[in-house]
Amino acid sequence: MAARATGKSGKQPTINDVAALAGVSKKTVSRVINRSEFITEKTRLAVQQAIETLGFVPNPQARALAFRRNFLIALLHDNPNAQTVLNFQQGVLDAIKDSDLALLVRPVDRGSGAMLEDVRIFLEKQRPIGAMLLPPISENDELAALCESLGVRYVRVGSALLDDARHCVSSNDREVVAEAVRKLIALGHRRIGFVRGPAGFRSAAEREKGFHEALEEAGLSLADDHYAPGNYRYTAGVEAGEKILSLAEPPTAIFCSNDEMAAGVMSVAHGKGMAVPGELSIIGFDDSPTATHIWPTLSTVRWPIREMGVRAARTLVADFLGKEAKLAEDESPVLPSTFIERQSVAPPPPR
Amino acid sequence: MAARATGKSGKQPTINDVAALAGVSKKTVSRVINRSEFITEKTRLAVQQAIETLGFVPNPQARALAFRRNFLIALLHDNPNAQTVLNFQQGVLDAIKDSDLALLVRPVDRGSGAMLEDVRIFLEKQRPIGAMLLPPISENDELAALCESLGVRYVRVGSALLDDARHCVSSNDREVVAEAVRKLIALGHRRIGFVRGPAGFRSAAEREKGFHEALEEAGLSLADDHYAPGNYRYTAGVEAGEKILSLAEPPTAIFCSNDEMAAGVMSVAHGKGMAVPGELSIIGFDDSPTATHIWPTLSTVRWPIREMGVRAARTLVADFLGKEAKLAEDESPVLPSTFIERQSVAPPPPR
DNA sequence: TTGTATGCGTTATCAA
DNA sequence: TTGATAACGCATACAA
Repeated sequence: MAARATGKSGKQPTINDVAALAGVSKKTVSRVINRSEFITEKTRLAVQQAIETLGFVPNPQARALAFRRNFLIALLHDNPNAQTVLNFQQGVLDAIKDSDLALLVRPVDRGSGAMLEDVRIFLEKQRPIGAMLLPPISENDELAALCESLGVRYVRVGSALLDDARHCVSSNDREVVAEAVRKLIALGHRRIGFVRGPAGFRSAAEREKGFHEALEEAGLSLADDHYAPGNYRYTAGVEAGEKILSLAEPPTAIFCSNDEMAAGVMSVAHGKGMAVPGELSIIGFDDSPTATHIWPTLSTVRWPIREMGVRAARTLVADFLGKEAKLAEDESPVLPSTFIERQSVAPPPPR
Repeated sequence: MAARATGKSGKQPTINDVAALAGVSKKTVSRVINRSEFITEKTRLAVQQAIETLGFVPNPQARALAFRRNFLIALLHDNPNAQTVLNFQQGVLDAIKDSDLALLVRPVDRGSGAMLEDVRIFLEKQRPIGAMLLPPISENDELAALCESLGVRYVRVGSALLDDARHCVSSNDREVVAEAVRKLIALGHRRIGFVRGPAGFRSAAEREKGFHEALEEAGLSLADDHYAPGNYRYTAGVEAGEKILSLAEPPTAIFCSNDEMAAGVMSVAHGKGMAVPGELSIIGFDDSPTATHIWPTLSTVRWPIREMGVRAARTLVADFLGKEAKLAEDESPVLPSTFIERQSVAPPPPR
């Protein structure tokens, strides 16, 4: 570890120390730090040199005060799925690792009427350069408008494009669900059940669309009693399973709009002595840890959530830094999900 | 929403606006904000009044610069368990909700040789008032020393007391594991297997101690081939299950040092056609979502992780604010875990 | 108990 | 292209 030279006393060196050592004004040092264009290569090098030898690191608090903006990006979420949030965080941190940005995490309560006001106060106080909105709150247009009005850049993460490309990172839920259901059909399944996500969630709607899309292509349709509503929680899966699997002629496969509900359906199947996948195939969505922890392991859709975190952060940073870190023109804001086959899917039993 | 009166122009009101309106100096306003003692109730009220009507919120960046300290608390972790981290975060946020603190999240890589240096740079830049260390990095004494030397308060979270009470929040893994194993013994189990956590983790050692404690009390001992090492991951549970359950005379119960490994053991049991809990009882640890998503549901130990988050944050805040927010004398830094009985435990099969 | 002058470390303004 | 000086919004030392 390089011995960090001290400025005057034993404190951290400041911009003044650098200026003195380099024989320039502190504004010039500031220009170097902020990559100003109007500076000769020679003075830049001299300043860089001084910065190096002093081990100078700009004080973020002072910069924040002067810039009227904190070098932070905020993650706003109200997500029931811990793994999703944490994977996303991980991606964000990958992306900002070498910048001088830090991550501020803020869970919000979409149930509370004060949510918007809470977020406003949070953003006004912390003044991050940008905010990332995870689903389901990413679907809230007022929230996006709030960020806009406060001068906080934002990126909305979702299951489909929710906004213009500059403000979006999304997956392609509809397409990949359709693909998964086509696989079931190709295996010979004709009676396929569906457990929906919560009303008002765009992801739930997208997955449902994909499901019907595949069915219709094959000239099939969803029987009323093969459908169950849900809320992305295990218990909803249990209720759905109890409803659908108690039928005289239950479906031979069920698509569940997330893994937790799929686990619920599977528990009911086990409880009823139905073999999975022998008598019942099950597909989930998320590729959460649950998908591999249950038995048999669950076929599901992997959401590229970590990559989405990287992309969201890069979008924010690109927007902030301007041309320097611009995303390539051809980088689509849609990151594809992939269907993952595991043990819970097999051909339907012979009649 | 109350119309927020503006100070001079359309900007946010500053301490100057408040001082002008209240007819006092800005230093007096500052005293009110920082709860100085030397102030008359009358002026305090006048200032409070002015703050209210202006909707004044102190600018955290300016405070940070003047205080040489950011009003943030940092969460440092390198935890494989997303749910744990997020629950802890939730607790922390509960605790700081009404303060003007915000949460900074920083995953670190304990595998990297640069971890300490990374953390140092992070803390020097962000200057949080305190840091919370989650296991396993909470067990790193150098990290604690680093915080100390940088003047950053810290709290270490663990499975047992790792430091003096001021710097600790812990559970009582040893005791509660012993309790759980005693239940197995009381049910009649005599051959009980054990799947250990990773070497070098204090939690793994504590749980192991508790396991042996209960066995010894009952005059039992752990057979060599009923033991398997592990690393807290599902795959380790699978390996352990394959080893232990392939024995001619396998144990009738297995204690796994966390839920993921328990899920792995359970999968193997299912695969071998062993009934759980009919032929094999299984106990896990963590009460993660997995515990209730698998079938049958898993008896496990609930770690009061969210409460630990609350406590950790309160400890930091108390330390920061001094007497005002002091923790009660009798608040122990040990928050008890509890054993939760679900479906995966039953008496052993008759011989 | 209150106010004045000054500092915190950086960026912005505008003239040179 | 550079530099002197004034913000940025608040806290501290010291005086009143």
